[in-house]
Amino acid sequence: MLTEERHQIILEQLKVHNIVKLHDLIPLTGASESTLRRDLQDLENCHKLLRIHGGAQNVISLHEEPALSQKASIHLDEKKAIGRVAASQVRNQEVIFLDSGSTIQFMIPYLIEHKNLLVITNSVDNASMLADYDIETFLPGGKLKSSTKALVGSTMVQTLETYHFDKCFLGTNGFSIESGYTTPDPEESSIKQLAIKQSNQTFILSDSSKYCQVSFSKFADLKDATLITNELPVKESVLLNKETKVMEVN
Amino acid sequence: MLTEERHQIILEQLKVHNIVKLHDLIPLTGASESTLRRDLQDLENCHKLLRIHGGAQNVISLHEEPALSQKASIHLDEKKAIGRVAASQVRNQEVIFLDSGSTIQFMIPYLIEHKNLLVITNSVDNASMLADYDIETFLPGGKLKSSTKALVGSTMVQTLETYHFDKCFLGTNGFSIESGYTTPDPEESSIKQLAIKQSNQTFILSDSSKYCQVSFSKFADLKDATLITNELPVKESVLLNKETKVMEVN
DNA sequence: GAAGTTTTTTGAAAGAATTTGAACGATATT
DNA sequence: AATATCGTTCAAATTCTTTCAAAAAACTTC
Repeated sequence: MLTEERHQIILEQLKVHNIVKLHDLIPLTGASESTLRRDLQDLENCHKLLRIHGGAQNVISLHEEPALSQKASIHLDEKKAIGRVAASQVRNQEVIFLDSGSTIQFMIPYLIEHKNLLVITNSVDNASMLADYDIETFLPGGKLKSSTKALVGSTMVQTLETYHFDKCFLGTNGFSIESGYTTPDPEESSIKQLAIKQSNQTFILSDSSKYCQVSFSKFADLKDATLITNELPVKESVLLNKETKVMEVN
Repeated sequence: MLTEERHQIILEQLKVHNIVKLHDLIPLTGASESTLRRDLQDLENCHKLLRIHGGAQNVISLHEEPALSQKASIHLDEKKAIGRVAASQVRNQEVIFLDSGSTIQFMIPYLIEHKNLLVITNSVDNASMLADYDIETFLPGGKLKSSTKALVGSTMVQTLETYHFDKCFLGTNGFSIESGYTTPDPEESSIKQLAIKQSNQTFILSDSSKYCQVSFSKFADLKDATLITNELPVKESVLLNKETKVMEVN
């Protein structure tokens, strides 16, 4: 059995069981304990799995989103800068859609500079913050998704279809040249797609850590939106620029 | 069984039951008492749960205290007691409407005991808390009122007209024999009226400090609802009882 | 193409580190 | 006071890392 074959078996087991014991791999591969330990180490080095005592664990499945609180605390300064630039794209009297997502939230403090704004959002957290800043806000109805505190579902879709936005601002869980913009939850994905359709202009906010990340459900091509992000690796930036509008934040 | 597997089982049980007894975990995992104690300790150290005597509990108490502003914290124990009694009126599988208002919020922690609940609320703050407790929640659309973070307006009215609730739980700014239940904002008042109309049963939660307070807009007569409150002055209580159902909380 | 050499991969062994279950006194609950 | 639960300690069992030599593969040289 080749090394590659064993690696494949291990990853396959992980896909199915989320956790795999080292001793269970011995009969499955016919290899010795030592060899399998080395395999696990190799796979951990390229972030394909996480070793735990007695075996290995999936690094994080595509469907599982990290909890909002953990996600929110990292990349704080970048997000503030991105939020400031995004807010600067808004004009007085406009109607804008704000997606759920921690990065979007950083726009809100900068929005008070604009007068007579009307904000539509599907995020309960955003709504609460918008109320604190006394910005006129409307929530379309929907089912509350507890993990992200976003509203989703058919009611939301039906409502959005009757609206039209000057601009919409969306978050993303990943973007890449091949796969475009992606997010784990198909339901949230279709809300994003609809928001884009109903908007004159689309902005997607993302810190550069999301680059080359691919999640389950694609909601837009790179060319469909203006990406607002902090600096990307130089050569990648060139590549991206052929496909889409990018605003880099310093 | 690996440590990580046990941890997953424990957290899964907590998601479902919100409380888990240590002894129930022994057959579920096949591990010894000692091992499970260590597991609970580990999980508590990374804030995944809260240990309690005999087992563990979901960690969510964070939101209970700080969400409330100055005046909200005065009658804290009363409100908790009122919330507990109100929640005890709910049955499994019911559809209930929760109003905005700080007293209502105290119901939410006690709602986790009920299974397959569907909660409709017009309060963004309630929604956020309900999501934390992983209770199925639906928000009708509406304009966000920044002072109370409640949703109001014609969209809300239209949506509510198509719903029907087993029970609704409302807050009030004042109640008296002559004027019934009153609140300052006519828009919120009409939402409350509609919620009552669409419900089989109406409960109004109020600490006794609201007695004899009269606000601008009346939304119900005393006889239209069951009042859940802490103890009233005795003679008043007698008077009230002729008009309406009162549940006193001690 | 064969024999020899180097490199890589493999399995086994030894000692270190971790995990586990049981015991026991301390603490909390009734 | 009686019962149940808790934290601590300790020895046994399991797993991990490191090391080393044998086997396999790749590469040289003739």
